[in-house]
Amino acid sequence: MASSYDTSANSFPQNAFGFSTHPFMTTSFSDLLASGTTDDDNPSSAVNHGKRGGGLSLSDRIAERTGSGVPKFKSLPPPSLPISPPPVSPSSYFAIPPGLSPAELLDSPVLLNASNILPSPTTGTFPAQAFNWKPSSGNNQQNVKREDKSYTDFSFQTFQSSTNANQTAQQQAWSFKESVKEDDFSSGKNMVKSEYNQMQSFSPEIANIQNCQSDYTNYQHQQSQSLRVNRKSDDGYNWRKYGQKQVKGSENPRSYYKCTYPNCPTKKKVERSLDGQITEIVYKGSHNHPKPQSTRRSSSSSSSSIAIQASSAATSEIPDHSFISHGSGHMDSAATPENSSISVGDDDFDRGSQKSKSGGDEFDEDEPDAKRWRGESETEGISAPGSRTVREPRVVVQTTSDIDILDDGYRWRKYGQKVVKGNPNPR
DNA sequence: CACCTTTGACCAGGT
DNA sequence: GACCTGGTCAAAGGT
Repeated sequence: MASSYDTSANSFPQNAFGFSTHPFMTTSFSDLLASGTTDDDNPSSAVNHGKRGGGLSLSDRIAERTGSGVPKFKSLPPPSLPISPPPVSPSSYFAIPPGLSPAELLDSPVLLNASNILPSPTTGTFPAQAFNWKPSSGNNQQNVKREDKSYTDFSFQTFQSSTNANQTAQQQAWSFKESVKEDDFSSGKNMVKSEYNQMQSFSPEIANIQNCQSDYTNYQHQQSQSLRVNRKSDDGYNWRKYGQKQVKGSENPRSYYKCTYPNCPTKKKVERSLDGQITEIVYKGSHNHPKPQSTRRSSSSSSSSIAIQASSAATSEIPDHSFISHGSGHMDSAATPENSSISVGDDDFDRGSQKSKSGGDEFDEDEPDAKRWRGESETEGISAPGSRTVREPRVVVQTTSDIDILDDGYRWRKYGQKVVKGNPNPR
């Protein structure tokens, strides 16, 4: 496992971890996010796209529309996440690098509108926390106001955001955990570490981290112990597997789960590699009930996180979104090229209140589109055989909205139209 | 006994 | 309209 992820072996010469390691980082985060429709599966190419024709980035467009710099990301993460927060989070080892602009990240569709005070579906971080959590980053918090975009810094930030999530973000936390629970934690551990090491090789700021390396090792050990005890943990909800399929184009079997809570429409798909590692998780819908307080799966969840999750779920301000987590290690969600697809619900930002009215019950069962969850993840490229190397996790917001998302910075090709039974509107 | 997983069949959307 | 594919169902078996 770890060997397949050898950072020195360049099966992905430029970007085994998305663009976090890309030596030629010349684009802004927003631009990267906006650039990735056609090449979502190709981190390198996504990176290389760079700015498109000098147009506004997605985040810029969002800012224009919403009147704020922060997209109104109405989606919620899967309301529950298996959190076994390490006494020492890996995120605490990393300082926000100088030159990192929080506004840049907040502009990203992967982060929530601060007004929602909801964890990002991708990073799981609360906006305020995402950049202020770090006690040792005081200097950096000042520095982040600079708009000086060091792309080395940016690439570092990519990694950092993922590690933040392990600390504060439920979504990210569960993804991280999900990714490693089936296997030995060593897989995830190694991945985090390998990426960490890789970062060291090019990011000057990483030097600050080195002082914490021993603590980091402790963290890994603690994480390992935690996961051994809580192997079954996932997001704290109870799931029942109702199907498994072999999906074409991927050798990984896909499992289908339903939340066992009565009338809860939430489902998830989990795709695992042959070695048991989770390569993709897709949530469909969201829970219309609080997270079970005491389940065998969430024994180590942090109580504070549970409270947040439960309230989030209970308020039903939950759009019909799903989340995809890719990869099998930690969440590197905020900045991977693949994550650009998160912005799929651009228009939804403006419709958040609308959809919220229908509550969490407005789910796939009632939607003709629900039959397929697809569209959210053209991920064969990632999980395809031969690319089995552990990749950076991916979180994608899936929307089942029928609205056209044409002004989201992506290009869409209509490939068919059909009248669907039970739906007066042609699809 | 309750709950979960497995697995082949079935259904419906997409091409 | 046939075929392919993904998603779901449900019986059987396991824990």
